Amino acid sequence: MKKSIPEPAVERLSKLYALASRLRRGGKELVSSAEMELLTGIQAHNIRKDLSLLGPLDSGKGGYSTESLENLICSTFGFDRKRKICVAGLDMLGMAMLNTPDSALSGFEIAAGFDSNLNRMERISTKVPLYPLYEIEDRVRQHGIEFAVLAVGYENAQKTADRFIAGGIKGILNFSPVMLAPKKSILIRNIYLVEELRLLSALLSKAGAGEASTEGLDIEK
Amino acid sequence: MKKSIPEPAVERLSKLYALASRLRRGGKELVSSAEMELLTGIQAHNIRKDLSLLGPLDSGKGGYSTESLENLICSTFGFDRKRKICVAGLDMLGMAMLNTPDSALSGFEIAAGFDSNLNRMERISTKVPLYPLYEIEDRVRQHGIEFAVLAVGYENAQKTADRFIAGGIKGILNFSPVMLAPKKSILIRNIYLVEELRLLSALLSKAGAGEASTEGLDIEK
DNA sequence: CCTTGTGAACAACTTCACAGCC
DNA sequence: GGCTGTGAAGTTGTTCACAAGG
Repeated sequence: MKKSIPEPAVERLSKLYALASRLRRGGKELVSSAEMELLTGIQAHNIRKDLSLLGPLDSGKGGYSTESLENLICSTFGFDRKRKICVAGLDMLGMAMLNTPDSALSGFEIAAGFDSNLNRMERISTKVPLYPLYEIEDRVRQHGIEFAVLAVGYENAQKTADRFIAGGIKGILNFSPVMLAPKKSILIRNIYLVEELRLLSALLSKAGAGEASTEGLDIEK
Repeated sequence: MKKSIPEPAVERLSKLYALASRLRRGGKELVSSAEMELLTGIQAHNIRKDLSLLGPLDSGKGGYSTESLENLICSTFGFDRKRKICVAGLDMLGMAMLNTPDSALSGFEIAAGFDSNLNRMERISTKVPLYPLYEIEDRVRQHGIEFAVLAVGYENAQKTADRFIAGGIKGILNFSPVMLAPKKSILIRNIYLVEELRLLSALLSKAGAGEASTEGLDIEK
């Protein structure tokens, strides 16, 4: 049934989903692949090819229906299914996640926060239940949490990740400045901020001045 | 002169640089491609191929010299050149960047912070000079800032990005929840947190249970 | 032996070009 | 005429396999 969509296509489609959703909410009913190229940087060729992998959808005269676009991608990837996530490490980066308004988190619900510092946790006012790190394994199971945002410091990163894995987490978004040893059983995305800057440097010095941007964007992502 | 290194290789090498640097500081003098595969998830094949693009380097009996590895990648990409960066948007995410300790920012110096809220800026204690957003263009030039971390809200994102571009910025690391219209003159990397979660969802539902992690990552000791 | 380094074989993804439809 | 959808062609990146060197 599934035609196995290549991973780069998954990334692009995920971006297009966000775009289509925003356009539809903004009242736009139709959008062409060329318009989307302008808005995202993803080439129109590529957009049409990616969409053709998903199956047919409503394309009227002026392009695709934003609504059917949104729906098709949504149902292909199960974005309608709400998933529970949690945040570990409640210093500034973690708190930024914890305070993300629900409206911006569409499709996700923050079900727990974890930190090593019990005093700090008492001072935080939030609707999300907070627990010490050592309860991760139990709490993940208890709440049925699927993804973790890892924003703890250097010292705790690997240990905390191991706790999540032991608890049966399905994916980790890692912001800690530590290379997590890759595991085959779960998905890991690493966002290492300083590395991103270094990558910009590398691209700059490699490419010289006149070079394209590294990525389309989403509204991004 | 440059053999034009493919972009995926640039990403991997950038990661290997961080690894080599850490290993060397930890006292390790030699490292084999197989060891690096374990630590990063990048395949040994691939590591050797990538390194072969850079030119020859000291490889003793037990693998590569961490020092020469670090130096070679460093000089290839100009990581020794210090670059000035700035942060726009000083709510929690921006403050997290602003408070990153210098030691973790090796190679970069935060030369300015920008925010729209003057009251908030007065309450922030930091060694970094802070300015209102409308001074971006001048201040970027004045300080010779090359990269911007964009952490402003939805409303200000595109306008702020345009100011940076007008000021001659070379790259933007965009954390704002807005798809920046891509420009060919500068490098843009977008890190949209919610999109990253959605991508995890998509990969999960596409791949089903037993699938590899999306990326190698680093480790640590 | 263990390593690296690399051309050659392979696979993956992207771009093209054009047929078909609105 | 502008738009989508898609096989076919082309490009890019990855994996293999093995020669060479400590």
